[in-house]
Amino acid sequence: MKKTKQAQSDTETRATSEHTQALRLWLRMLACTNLIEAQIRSRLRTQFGITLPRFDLMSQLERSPEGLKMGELSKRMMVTGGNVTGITDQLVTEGLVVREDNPKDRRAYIVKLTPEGRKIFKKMAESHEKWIVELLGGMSEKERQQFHALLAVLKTHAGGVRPDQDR
Amino acid sequence: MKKTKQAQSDTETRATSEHTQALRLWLRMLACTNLIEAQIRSRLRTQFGITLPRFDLMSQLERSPEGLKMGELSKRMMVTGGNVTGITDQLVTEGLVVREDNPKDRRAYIVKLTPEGRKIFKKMAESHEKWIVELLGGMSEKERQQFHALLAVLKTHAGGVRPDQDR
DNA sequence: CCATGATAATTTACGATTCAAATATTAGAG
DNA sequence: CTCTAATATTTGAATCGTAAATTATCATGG
Repeated sequence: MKKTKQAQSDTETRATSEHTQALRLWLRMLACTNLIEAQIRSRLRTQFGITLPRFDLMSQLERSPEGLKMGELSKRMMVTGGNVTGITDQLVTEGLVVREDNPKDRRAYIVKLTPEGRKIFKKMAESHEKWIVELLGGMSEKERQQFHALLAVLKTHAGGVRPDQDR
Repeated sequence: MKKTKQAQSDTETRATSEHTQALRLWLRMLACTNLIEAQIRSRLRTQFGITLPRFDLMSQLERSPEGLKMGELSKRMMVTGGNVTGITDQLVTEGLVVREDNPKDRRAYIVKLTPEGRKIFKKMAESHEKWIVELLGGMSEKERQQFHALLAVLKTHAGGVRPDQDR
């Protein structure tokens, strides 16, 4: 694929170094994400007594004031339907969201934020955004733009790789 | 903090756009990581019948042939001690790792790969590395280097942010 | 109308994860 | 030596997450 001048760098060696480079890159990316995510989880818990998945679900609903079906939440949150059922149950118990019957299709509910849920979410979202700005604050504007562009490349490619099956 | 020439871009507006930029960046990063991680989990499960956490634990042990204490595993894997206990239990049941008594400190164990565990791990690691190369293959060599450097900046900063406590 | 297949959500069983509390051992001050 | 504090691990309860099976409803061809 690529030309190389060094005598040592035959296909074999190059492949290996490419491999460890990609692997290290992935491990670093994973570490960064986990680091930030752990901070967010911890702060949501100590300051608002909420978990990240519940916050995420509310966040989806806030963007869709007309409400969402369980299956739509599942797709958007990239988790299974069973999981959404559980998280929704708890938010309903806490009075932050409601399941409304859907007259068009009695198999499906419409899940919506309650007024209380919307009010509380707005407060949390404000803090959440500050935390993100703080945690990503080590990068300059330009670096963040570069980063965003690189992630777009990654997302497009990785998202296109077929699920499994192949060896 | 930064000067701006546009009349519209007062502090308020700029702050807001910086905020949503950082937020979008974070959401994209999270989505990418989850996408790749889900692929790896799925493939480890279908092709080797193992979970990602178990693979990770074995991976740590493979890098430390002399074995590791539970607490060291916990630190390196960035998970709680209780979690390590559970994952180790299962790997012990499967005969892939052993808990050895530590004569120096009877509170602590030394966890090691068994010969069988090491053999199996090597096979899995080989495939794992291929998958990573495949999934990150959308980026050029240069892009991967840039990405790695940007992650270093992020890791340093985010790792330095104090845990919680502050408003 | 009705049989069949697709779709929406839930349930069940299990693994992973966290936090907080409990247990066991070590280390150090007096 | 003994009390106390620190360290290493485990346990238990709660949440999150997946996959597979189940239930209820819809939609369509005959």
